Amino acid sequence: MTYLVIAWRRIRMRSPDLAVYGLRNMQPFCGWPMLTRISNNGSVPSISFTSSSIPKSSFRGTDLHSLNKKISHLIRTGRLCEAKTVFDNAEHRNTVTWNSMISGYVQRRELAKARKLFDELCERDIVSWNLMISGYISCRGSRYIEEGRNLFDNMPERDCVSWNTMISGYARIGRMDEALVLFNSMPERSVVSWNAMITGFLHNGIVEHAIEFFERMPERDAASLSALLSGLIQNGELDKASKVLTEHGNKDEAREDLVHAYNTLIAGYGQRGRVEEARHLFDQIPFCPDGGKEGNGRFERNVVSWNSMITCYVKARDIASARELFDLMTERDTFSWNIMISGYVHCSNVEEASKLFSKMPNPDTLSWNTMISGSMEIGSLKLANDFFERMPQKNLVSWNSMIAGYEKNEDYKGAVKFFTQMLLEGEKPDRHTLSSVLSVCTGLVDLHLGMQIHQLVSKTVLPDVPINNSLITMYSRCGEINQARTIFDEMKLKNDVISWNAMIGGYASHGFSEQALELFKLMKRLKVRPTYITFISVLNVCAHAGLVEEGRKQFKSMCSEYGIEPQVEHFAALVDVVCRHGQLEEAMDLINRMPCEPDTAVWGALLGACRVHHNVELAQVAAEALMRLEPESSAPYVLLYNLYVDMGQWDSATKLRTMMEKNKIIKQPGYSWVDSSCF
DNA sequence: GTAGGGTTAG
Repeated sequence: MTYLVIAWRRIRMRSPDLAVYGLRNMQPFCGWPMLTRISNNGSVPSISFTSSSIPKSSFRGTDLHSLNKKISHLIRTGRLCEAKTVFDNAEHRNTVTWNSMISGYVQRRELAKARKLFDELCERDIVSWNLMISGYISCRGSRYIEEGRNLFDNMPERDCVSWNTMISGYARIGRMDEALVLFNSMPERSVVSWNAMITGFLHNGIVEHAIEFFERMPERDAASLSALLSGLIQNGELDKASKVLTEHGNKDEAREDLVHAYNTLIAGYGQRGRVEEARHLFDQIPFCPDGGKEGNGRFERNVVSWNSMITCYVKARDIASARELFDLMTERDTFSWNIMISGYVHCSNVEEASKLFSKMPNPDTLSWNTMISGSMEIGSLKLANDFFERMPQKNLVSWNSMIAGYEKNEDYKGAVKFFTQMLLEGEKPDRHTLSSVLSVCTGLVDLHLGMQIHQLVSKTVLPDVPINNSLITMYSRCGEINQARTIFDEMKLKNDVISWNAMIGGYASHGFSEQALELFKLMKRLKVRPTYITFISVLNVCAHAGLVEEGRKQFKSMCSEYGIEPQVEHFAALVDVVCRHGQLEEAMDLINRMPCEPDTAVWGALLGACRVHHNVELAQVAAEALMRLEPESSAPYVLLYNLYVDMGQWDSATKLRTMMEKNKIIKQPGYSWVDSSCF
């Protein structure tokens, strides 16, 4: 696997930018074709270089308007490198040409490149300055905002956009005091300044100020009401949002945007599962089958209204109602199709999803990705592969879905294959990729690969809770329990039960009973609520450590204190606990009273204990049950035979051996609860 | 043809 990481490093060294954007944009780059050839197994789209097809002299003299139009079109369609080539080859440029290029880099967050152009540009206008400031603002760090502020303070003249950009910059990183100072000192405010303050307050949870500003603002535009409503909803103030809509929704000034506001609220109700109220709002919007085109200024349902309502039904798992609306729509967009397809993929009706997908006019990458994850959910790797191969444009989510799908379906080698291919094709893994690959390492019990991925994690992403959980699980499964504990101890946020389950489970499987129980106590003290998984580990620890009373106590506490319904795994552990204390009758009684069907672990625990405590009668019951559950397994025969031998019951032993031969049972080593040494 | 604030999905 070392070559995998080396490949990744090489890609990053050759072109850190292209490693991010990959083949999607097919930019010309000298190092790229070689890498593509390495990985070209037929699934990689062919590369077409457009740089050579652009005549160098195509933009001369007064044709600046066409040049600028061309560049902005290339940037809008994601072809930044092509735009740069056109820019470099142009004989004449004006400030708009430069600004467009700066804008392209700002949109991609490639600040160093944007700044280089900005510094090279002699005839800067106010837009150049505003663009560069917005570049720093969009990076949301305090270091960047200071640089943005520096430009703002030093620019020769400012317009309203400059002020608004700075205000929203402060608002986004929670520095509302500074936003307010700017707002109060700006010479002239626009409706955007007010809207920026309102969203700023709402992003920072200051609901009352947002409402106050909304009511105080001298004029409102299309965005004002929607900004307030969506912000209120994000703050969990759904009823307040509803009240605002009732109060302001009928005012003429907001009328043109009323659909927008209604749509926001419909989505808000949907998020909270309040489908009926959402439908009530939806029904209040006039429906004109011939109209509904956005921008006609009338208050009537548009495609987003339909999509939002369908989304509510999909979230509430009411696919029939969702489909009913979908079929009624006169004009659908990609979103409508995708949400309906994902609705079917989720109830797990991939067949119906496929039917819709095949009827869809222009499936986009998200549609293909939905079909991939749907196929994975029903365990069909072949179908997922088929979609993956056929899709015209793959993105990071496509790769992640394949890797996660292979991992979930326990085809770990397949997952590694896709991960390797992904790196070779220049797609940069994100935290989702790395988390899946760590689970792959756990599945393969491959510490070496796991450590390499850990290194990749350290270099590429800030480890979040799920990544740390995956690391803990990986290290503990690979036997490095101390390394797992180090990661656990270094986690600042310890409120996720999965982290605790991973660590306690790790201790449990390594037989560190004391540490497991200590951590379990600490977890409860920190008010992290244990789950049924926690109790499986805890009960197993009690069984292995022979802590009979503790085991009984924990089982009881799980049911009464935490209201967790015991599963067969808990009963298996409890039976084991009781058996280790030699109370076989009690164990048998427990098995008879179990609400679920006892499995091999339950009977295995009993049978193992029967041999230790020489209870032939119960051993026969347990062995028979095991033979029924797993007719091919030699384990119950072996154990029962050994017990007969221990007890000197030679006749029974011989009979059993004959039966075993008759049933063509072949002894297989490797059952942890079987001691076949004297067989 | 370039800059600032607002709805729906994984």
